Amino acid sequence: MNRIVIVDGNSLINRAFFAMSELKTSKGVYTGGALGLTTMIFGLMDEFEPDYFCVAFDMKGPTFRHKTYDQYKGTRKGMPNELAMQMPIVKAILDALKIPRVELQGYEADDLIGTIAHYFADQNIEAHVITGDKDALQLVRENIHVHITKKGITQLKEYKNEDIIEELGVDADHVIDYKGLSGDSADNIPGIPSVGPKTAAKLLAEFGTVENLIQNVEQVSNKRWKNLVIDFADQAMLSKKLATIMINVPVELETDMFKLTDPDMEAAIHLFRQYEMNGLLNRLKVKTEVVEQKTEVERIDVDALIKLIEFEKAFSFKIIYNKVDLRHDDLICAAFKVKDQICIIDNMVDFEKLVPLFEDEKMHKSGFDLKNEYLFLMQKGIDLKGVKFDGYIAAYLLEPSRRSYDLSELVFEQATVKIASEEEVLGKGAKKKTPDQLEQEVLYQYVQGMVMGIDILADKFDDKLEANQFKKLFETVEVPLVKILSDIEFTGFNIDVSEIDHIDELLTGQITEIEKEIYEQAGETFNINSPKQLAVILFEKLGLPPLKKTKTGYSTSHDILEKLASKHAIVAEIIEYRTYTKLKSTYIDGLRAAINPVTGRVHTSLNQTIAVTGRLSSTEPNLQNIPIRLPMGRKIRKFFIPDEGCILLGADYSQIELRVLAHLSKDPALLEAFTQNIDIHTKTASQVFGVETSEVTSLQRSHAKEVNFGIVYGMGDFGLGESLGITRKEAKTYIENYFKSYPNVQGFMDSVIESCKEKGYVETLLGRRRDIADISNSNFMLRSAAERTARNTPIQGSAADIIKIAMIKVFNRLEAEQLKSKLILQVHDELILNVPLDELEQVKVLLKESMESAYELLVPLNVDMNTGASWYDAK
DNA sequence: TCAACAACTC
DNA sequence: GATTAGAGTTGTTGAA
Repeated sequence: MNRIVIVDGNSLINRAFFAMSELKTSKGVYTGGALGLTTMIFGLMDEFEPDYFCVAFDMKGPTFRHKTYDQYKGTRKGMPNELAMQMPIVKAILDALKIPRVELQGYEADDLIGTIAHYFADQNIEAHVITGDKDALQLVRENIHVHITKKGITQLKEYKNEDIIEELGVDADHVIDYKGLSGDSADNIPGIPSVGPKTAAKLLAEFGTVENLIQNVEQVSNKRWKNLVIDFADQAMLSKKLATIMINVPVELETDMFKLTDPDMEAAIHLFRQYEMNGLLNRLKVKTEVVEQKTEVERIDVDALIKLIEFEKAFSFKIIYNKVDLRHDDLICAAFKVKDQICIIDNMVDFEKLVPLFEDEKMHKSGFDLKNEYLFLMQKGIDLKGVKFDGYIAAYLLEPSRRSYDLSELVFEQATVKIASEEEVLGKGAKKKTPDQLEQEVLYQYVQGMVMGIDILADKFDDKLEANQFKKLFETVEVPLVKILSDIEFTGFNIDVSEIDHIDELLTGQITEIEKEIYEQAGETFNINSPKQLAVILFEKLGLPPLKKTKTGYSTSHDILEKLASKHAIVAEIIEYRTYTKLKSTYIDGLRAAINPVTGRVHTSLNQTIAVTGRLSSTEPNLQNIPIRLPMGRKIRKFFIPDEGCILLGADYSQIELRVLAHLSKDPALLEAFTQNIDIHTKTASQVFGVETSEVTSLQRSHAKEVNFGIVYGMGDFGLGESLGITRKEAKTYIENYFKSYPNVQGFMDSVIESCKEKGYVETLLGRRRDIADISNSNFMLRSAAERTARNTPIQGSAADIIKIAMIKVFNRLEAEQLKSKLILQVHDELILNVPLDELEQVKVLLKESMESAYELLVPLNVDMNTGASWYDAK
């Protein structure tokens, strides 16, 4: 027999919420109710294995019951705000899971449940009603089963007719009469005063219904009851009416509306991740019927593979290798897929046979995270060309805020196909294996699954890139960039180790000295690196005033210490200690550890899929945060040197973000300033402070600089005041003056937010997108943060777009002009090249031209260049 | 192993 | 009325 499960959504989410009212995501969004209800629904799926499903909700606004009796549910408090905010979440989850839900203006969930239950029961489909509200017991009949939650929401009890009789003393058909007499305080249904459950049951046992009781009231033997019934006859009738669940709500019903279908995995996974519901995430994967990876694909040998590729002119591939030192990495195995044929190669002899195909631009390649492949092939002297698709990059463009882009996960989301994941095959954490420790068949299945996954992604993502107009960005910027980032990583940055040793000695001596002085002044030794221990010394032992709290204690951050510096000499020592130990641990020890023993260079990894705005990020080591601001830290840059016979050439965009802002906002004053190449900070100072440009003091200029940056980041008067050490009121005037001077900037910012509210995302010059979910959130804090993100992302992201184009231009021209100069680093608005001395003049021209012509804005792009025998000198 | 804090960059 | 600067990486501490 077919089955439908009908859930009272409001009733259950309420119970779930009170059971887990404290549950929040890391961002502070309450999720207990949504999580509880969804968990319960998963449980119901398992328990009942229904063919149909329905979750009914109440709707805001009066129902016919309120019109009948204006005090109906009059004693109820509204839903707590923390729960109300979860309603959209739970509805989104249900929609993603393709679980039908209903709500109707003017009716309660109960009425929809009654109507739907009868509709199905009449068709001989077993209806199971799940609710926490015993009112629903009146629905019990043939084919309608009612299950009431008990103790929270973890257990259900089915009430059959005999159970109802036992508990209420009346059968299902007379529950409404029972309520009519005894009332219901929860819903503020009056009933007859003084008539409780026992009396009601007794009266109904004799008279059957409220109507019958009233008609035959003279036969009531108890005089008190008789008078009550006479006095409150109307009220009893009204109460019965209120307690009656409608079974004929005017809605169009069709059985198929409630049929369960496959969930939208992508949407569901996205939601569960967004709301940090990991249990549900795992459950979803387990519950979904997966298409197991075909193990019976045809495996062909290398010669057949070559013939096939030459015919099809396209293949997908994945190379697994042992990472040694970027110069002697070992092939473990590689899989190639053309149509439905797969070839697995595990020796370099066969592998070498493919070199002409790798290097042939006309042979189109697809892969996943191809930086990996480029780095291997470069070591073998193979120049990979003709890359058309990288699933890793495609996934990033489609969803740049994802935490990770695991191939098996993406494949599962896109096609519910299960391939072996890295974690399953290699494990994780300390016990993680290297691929060469795998048994051959496990390894082959793994790599074979990967190429199959790559083809699945190529198929699915291609349409999605097209649909979102990402094709151009993908093909002309992001995919070509993969090779360039690989090349930068492969080349590396030369390091002067003796210089590191020199600075190390200096620093280590200083640190020991400062340490001693700190201990002396504190009167004891302690761990200065521990904010907790430091706070005890400063705020308890030395009695300094704690100015700011953190989650776990008192703040000892730099700006707080600065404010305390005048109160005790130890504070300045601590600031100094922090500066030096930071340099030592991160930039001396950290950098030394990152030097490749074979090349003697550092090979930073420039990651293309980390930053949501489209910027690159740099790791192992991070070369994008090498000190520059303070003289001592700046010395670190002396470690970075050109190769023998070469010089470093650095080029940075001048004010690229503010120029982008000028372009996007079309603000006349900004446009004019940049077109005429006026110093923008001086110009802003003259506007904000109302003085002639020639009269602007250096303090005014530096304040104006803060204002300019602050605008880009969406800073408020509080933040600006804080950072300039001025009052909030003054800061407010600055900002107001700024917007008066550049009137279109305000309008632009407003229009970005408006369009974000409409579309749910913002975009950059090249159409790169970022979804911003909280832009319409009712939580002030979340919404404000979202607005700042929305304002900043088009600016930061467009600047990132521009320099990416510049990198491609530079790289291609260096190659076309057969120069030995190499791009070796990008730092957001700056490119660094290693240039043989005899190429310097040519490369300077090439670099400036390429960068300045990368993208045509309404204002010119200006590039400043410097050369030097170290990064320190190239300033 | 992970969160919190602090410090460095554009 | 709230809160308070966008995007990153790394190292250290201290609790689980």
